[in-house]
Amino acid sequence: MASRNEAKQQKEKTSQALIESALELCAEQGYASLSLRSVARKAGIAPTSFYRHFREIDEMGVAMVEQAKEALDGWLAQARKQMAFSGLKPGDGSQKQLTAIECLTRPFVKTFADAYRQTPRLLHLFFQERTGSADALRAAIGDAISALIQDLVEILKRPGKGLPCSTQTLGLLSETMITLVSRGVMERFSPSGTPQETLRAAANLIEPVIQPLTLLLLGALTLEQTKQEQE
Amino acid sequence: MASRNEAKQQKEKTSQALIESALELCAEQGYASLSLRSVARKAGIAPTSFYRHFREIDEMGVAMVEQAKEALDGWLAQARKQMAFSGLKPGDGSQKQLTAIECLTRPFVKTFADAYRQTPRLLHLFFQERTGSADALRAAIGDAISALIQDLVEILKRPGKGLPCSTQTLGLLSETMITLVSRGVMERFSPSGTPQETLRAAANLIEPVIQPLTLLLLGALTLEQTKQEQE
DNA sequence: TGTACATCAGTGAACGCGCGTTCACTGATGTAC
DNA sequence: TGTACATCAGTGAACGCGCGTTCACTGATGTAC
Repeated sequence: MASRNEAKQQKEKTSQALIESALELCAEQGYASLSLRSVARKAGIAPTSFYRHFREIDEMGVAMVEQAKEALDGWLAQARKQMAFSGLKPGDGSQKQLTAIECLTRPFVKTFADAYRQTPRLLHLFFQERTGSADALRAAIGDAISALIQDLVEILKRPGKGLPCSTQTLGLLSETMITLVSRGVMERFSPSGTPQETLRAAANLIEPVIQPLTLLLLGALTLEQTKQEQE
Repeated sequence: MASRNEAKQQKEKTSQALIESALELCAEQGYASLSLRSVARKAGIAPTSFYRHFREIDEMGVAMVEQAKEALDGWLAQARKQMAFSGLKPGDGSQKQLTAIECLTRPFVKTFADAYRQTPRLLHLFFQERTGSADALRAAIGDAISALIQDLVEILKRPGKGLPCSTQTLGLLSETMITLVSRGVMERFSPSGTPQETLRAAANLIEPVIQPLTLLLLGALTLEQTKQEQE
């Protein structure tokens, strides 16, 4: 029975080797150029052995998307712990608003950069294929992003820590916030990036992504105040 | 001599047929899956004839990017005519600010939707391959986007019609505005879209894209006021 | 404890196919004189 | 006007290659009795 488990673990190890080989090849040539044979070759197994793990290349692709989803869930779990918008009294100056906004945006972007540092190629694949040509992947990614946006809405809704905006506005904000952080990653991804280049890319991502997020949230707050004035 | 020109026109026609065939195939399977033979086949010429027009597939790709660039230049030329931020007096209510912002965002997004309606597949290719794996394309697209952002900064700088923000902020705004409109396109693109589906997609793009742009610009104005208060 | 059978990750040979590229050729058109 | 030559878009045969997939096989491990 113990050996049975060992066998299963061995299989899992090979599957993961296939996925990691595929990630390397994706970074170089893109997902659409993956071939079953090249992935197997890089993983050190015979082409035919690929079929012991996945029925076709896109099944592996979907498995990769699932791993990306896990990484992103971990990201939001971390972000949730750190993001907190300390409420404002009406009449608080704009400077106070900016400080309060930064307590949301900075942890949000910082923890995202942490996640990117850990699995850069996985996240690049995830966002690149969001609008790619592989139907199965696009569908899986679309579902995952919808879930992420919903999770982010819940974070921004938390009483005492969230933003004083309508649910509808929070949905718009969440979607745009995800768009802007993912854009930050795509812009800086280097296909041949060494680990230390990736570290630098992740660090360099933070401030430039915080800036548009700040304007976005400041705009949302200003709009909310306008609504209240009208009432 | 007349016939000489006719011959050149004929060649140009075939080149364009290759590009249009390639655009169809791109929409279905993505740029990375293009093959010289499939493009030639769809255009109705022999595979070897492809070489009379382009040295390799990526040279055609770069030509496609150049056409996309022309379409986008046309877009900003139109947008420039219509965008105008009617200046605000200090103390003007937020509602007036929103109205003024809309005079920038609506023409900006509306003319973009017009451009998308005319060449949806070209623009989808342009933004998809912005972070794709073909080096030559990524480089050409990167240059084109930098130029677009600069053009947009100039539009937003125009005295009497632009935004009262620092050049640095205008750069950030321009970049983010391009990111958000392109995201709108990528989200709604349908590979197999009939012409009328494309019309609907272009129309459906306008309001949802205006919303985040509004928050962004409102945030920028609010920030600018904060700076002035501090002086 | 020993023996017969089942499971299953990994293998290597073989297949037919579409690919990029080369080559020498055709035939229409333009140019020189 | 006529004749010889140049240009060049388009062609079809041929090449070697990597691909996805099938098949029957191996050998290690687990299970039944």
